[in-house]
Amino acid sequence: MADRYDPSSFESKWQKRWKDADLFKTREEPNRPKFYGADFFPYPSGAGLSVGHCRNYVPTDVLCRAKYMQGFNVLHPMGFDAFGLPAENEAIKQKSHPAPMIRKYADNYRRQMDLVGISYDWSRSFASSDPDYYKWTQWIFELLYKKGLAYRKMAAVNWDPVDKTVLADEEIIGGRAERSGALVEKKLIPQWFFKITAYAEQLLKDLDDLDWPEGIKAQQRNWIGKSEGVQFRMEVRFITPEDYDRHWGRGAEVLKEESRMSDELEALKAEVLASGFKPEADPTVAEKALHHLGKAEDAAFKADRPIETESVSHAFEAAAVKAGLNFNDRDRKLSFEVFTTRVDTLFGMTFCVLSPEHEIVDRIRAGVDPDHQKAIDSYRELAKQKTDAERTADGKDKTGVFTGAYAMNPANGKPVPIWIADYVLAGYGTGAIMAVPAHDDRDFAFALKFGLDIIPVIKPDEAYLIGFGQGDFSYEHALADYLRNVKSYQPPFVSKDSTMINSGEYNGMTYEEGTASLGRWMEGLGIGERKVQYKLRDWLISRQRYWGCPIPVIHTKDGEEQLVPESALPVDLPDVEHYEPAGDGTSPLAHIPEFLNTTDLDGRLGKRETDTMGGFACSSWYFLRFCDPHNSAKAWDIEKANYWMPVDCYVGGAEHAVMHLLYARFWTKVLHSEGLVKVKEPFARLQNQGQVLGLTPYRKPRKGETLGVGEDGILVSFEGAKSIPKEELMWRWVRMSKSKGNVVTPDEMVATHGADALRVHLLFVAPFNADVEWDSAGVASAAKFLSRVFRFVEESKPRITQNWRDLIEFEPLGDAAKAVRRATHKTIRDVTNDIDDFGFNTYISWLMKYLNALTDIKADLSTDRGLALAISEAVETLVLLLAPAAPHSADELWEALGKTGFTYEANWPKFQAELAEDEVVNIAIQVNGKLRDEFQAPAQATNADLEALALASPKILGLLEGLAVRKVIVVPGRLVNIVAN
RNA sequence: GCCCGGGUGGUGGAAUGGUAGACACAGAGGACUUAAAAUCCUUUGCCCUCACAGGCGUGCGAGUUCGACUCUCGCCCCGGGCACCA
Repeated sequence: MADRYDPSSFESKWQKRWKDADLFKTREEPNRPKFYGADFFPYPSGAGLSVGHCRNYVPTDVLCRAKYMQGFNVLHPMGFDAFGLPAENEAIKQKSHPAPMIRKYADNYRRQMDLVGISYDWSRSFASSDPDYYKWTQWIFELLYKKGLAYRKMAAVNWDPVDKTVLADEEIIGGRAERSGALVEKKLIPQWFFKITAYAEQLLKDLDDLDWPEGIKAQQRNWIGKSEGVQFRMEVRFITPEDYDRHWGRGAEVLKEESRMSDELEALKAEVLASGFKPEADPTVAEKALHHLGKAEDAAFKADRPIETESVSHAFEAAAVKAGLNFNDRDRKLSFEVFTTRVDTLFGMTFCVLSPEHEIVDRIRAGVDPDHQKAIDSYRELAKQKTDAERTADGKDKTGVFTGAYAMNPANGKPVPIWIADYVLAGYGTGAIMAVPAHDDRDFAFALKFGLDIIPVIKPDEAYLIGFGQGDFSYEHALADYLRNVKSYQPPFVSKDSTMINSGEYNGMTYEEGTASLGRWMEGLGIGERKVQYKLRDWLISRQRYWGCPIPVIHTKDGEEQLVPESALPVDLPDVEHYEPAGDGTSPLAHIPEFLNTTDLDGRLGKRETDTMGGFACSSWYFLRFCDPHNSAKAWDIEKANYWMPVDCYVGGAEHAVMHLLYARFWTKVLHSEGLVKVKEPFARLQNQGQVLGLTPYRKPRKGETLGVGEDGILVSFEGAKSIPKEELMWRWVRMSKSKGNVVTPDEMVATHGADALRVHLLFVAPFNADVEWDSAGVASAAKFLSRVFRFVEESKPRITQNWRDLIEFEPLGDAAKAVRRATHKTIRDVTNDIDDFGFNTYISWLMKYLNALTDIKADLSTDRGLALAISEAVETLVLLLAPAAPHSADELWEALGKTGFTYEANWPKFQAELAEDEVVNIAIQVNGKLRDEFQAPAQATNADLEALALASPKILGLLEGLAVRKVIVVPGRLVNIVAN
């Protein structure tokens, strides 16, 4: 064997032997625990793998190899996320068909993965575009459909004018399509959705138990966006601004309407009973109705406030509607609902806002004068023309118009003007808000711009108010300041550490008390209820594109939807020459008559659904297929899935924090509820690798040049950089990608330094989750380390005893031998822990340190038999501990040591705690916490011994002169701290 | 604005509240060599000093503690995510 690391002489040899021995074929042996390790399903790009991909695959490989050596059945699969936009776009550019192209790219990926020695079980591999696979994607679609979790509706969707398709919310960044960079437009077409919102609460709650990076969990929580609040009804009033000013304007007394209260109530009661309402028909509803009625009645008589009158009609109406009564439309007041998380600020509502798209706007429009109608029309027209991107691009500059109508604030019976403005989103909550400008930034900005009232109704606690009054601070001063300022320029006070003011009987309550009381009060009156809202929207899966999984639905003549029967699955994606997107919102499949025209279940002519599923559908269950990839009768065998699931360790980039990881969790939960898999969560543990950045040349922009998103220069080629003047050239660290021209491939690294050197470097260069600025010099230094291993093994070989294990217990060991065994077992312990903890950089450094210790031994091996045995153990241990990181080298060394088989099949070295224990330890002496001296002591020395030894140190005695020792702290095995003054 | 990460030598980075800088890279000096490469040895946080001994040091400022890179509070800076979500 060589005395240095010479990869070209053995790496491909071992790769061939592994393949011939079918070494990485998944074992399912009884008696072994299971370990499922997986990397994110990659899209095989034409650029091939970069060293950045390897930073994902190599560490997972280390973990899986170590787990196998440690006695696990290991499932370590790899497949290809082949369907989807990137593949289709690439194929269009190349004027080829995506299918053969993707096959070629996948083959190249596989070749590269083999080149760096990743231990995938290729017998389980597949691509999401294989009919054997997407048949079952369609099957799951049908399952979702049958459960009411897949549906089609007209929707204003995100339309990408470049890729000519609809995109999911998650695929849009700052109003632009993530992939094409085009400004996204709104378009109204029928679309397929998965009802992920039905699982919002579970998706949120189950995050707590996952061993995932906190950052990713936080992002998912944020995306799901749960907020708890109150939803309540506001009645519309058509009064003229003149009347409003007269009765409710600044300074005017609140109008009371108590006179009509009782009559109206009686009349309503009579009407409901006359229309055939029977309390016993539906006890729950009836009870509730009567409860509402009674409570409202009482409250109305007692409180002497107009609000109660309205509430009674609300309560009655709501109850009656719920009871299924035909309530006379004449009496139904025009009203809308708002959602708020700050019902404690209700008394501070000075206006309310509807989104321009709110359905009630038409009816409000009908009741106002022509001038206001015109204003409403032109504002809505404006809003319609604006894309989401433009709305956002306009930033915080608020726009809106007054509708001319008013709504009743249920708290004080005071009407407030109704505005429409696009800062209220149609898609969230009820699309309408109560506006409290004193305590909400957006309402505040809006009120300032349009001169609306600002009434503070909560005051900050004292801690917050300090900072207002400078000089002679007093609480009253500060509060006065705050109240003054909130009306002019100060940003509003929005904290929940507050006390209610200007709120009638609620004055003095905290946020919690006020929220609870007002919530109860509204529920009692039936005008509102406590409610939970989520930001999460349903998952849009339709794509008007060719290269995706067809949706297995037939539209009948009558406009009905039918599922394609399971026996007829898969609905094959037709093999055609032209598949470019049409650009008018229809799928290319709609222009292929042989595909489009079919017969429905009743034998009549029907048309196939022509949208395909977005790629994220395909990647939402592949980890289940890996458990049973060749099953032609079922998507998977339940027992097999239950054996392997969950994925014990899932590794990939943080860019999939919300999309893939949320969708896959959703599908798993649905499949769980169908009893198809026992786990509720697919990925028990998640790890995100850091990115690999390449040094990339840019130059300063010249006049008239526009910069790319997030860039501060114009990208130039490496060749071009040579001819650019130094002062114009800018070097930046940018994520490796084909388009940046900064990709370093594993191929070139393997060719120049070797696969194991590349692997070791990737592990060692930085913590697993940290970004790395790529420098190939590091690979050379990893190769140097491997050479030192080869040299050490080569030099030790003559002294090695094969059966050291049988002899070492009977051989008296000298200090040198004991030290070697100590190093060996400490290293076994630390390496094993670090691999489990994803501490791959320290894993390698322990091995380096271990090797340094072993090569430092000066003692004569030929005379010290115990040492020779300890070295025999050490050499073997070193090779085995190195094996997951540098498997080719390890097998080469293993063979050179006269061992048979592969290191992969050898047992992981066993840690023996008693051998790792130090006999002599270094003890530091501190005086008042400062290091002053140190000494050696036996490990078993008592605290009293250590204290005595420390106090006897001449240096310490000198330092303590003239001081009284107050206290001595002893940390066994570590230090003695003497407190003296 | 909000939510996550993170700030330690020239560089990448190590450190269960217990001797900061492990392990590397780069640098300096040396050995081997006709020479170079490769390899090996020594050295390397900063200041002061011939040296010994000191002093200062983990973004900044406080605090808790016998003792803080580590815990608490308040800031600053860098990276990422979300962003008019009521």
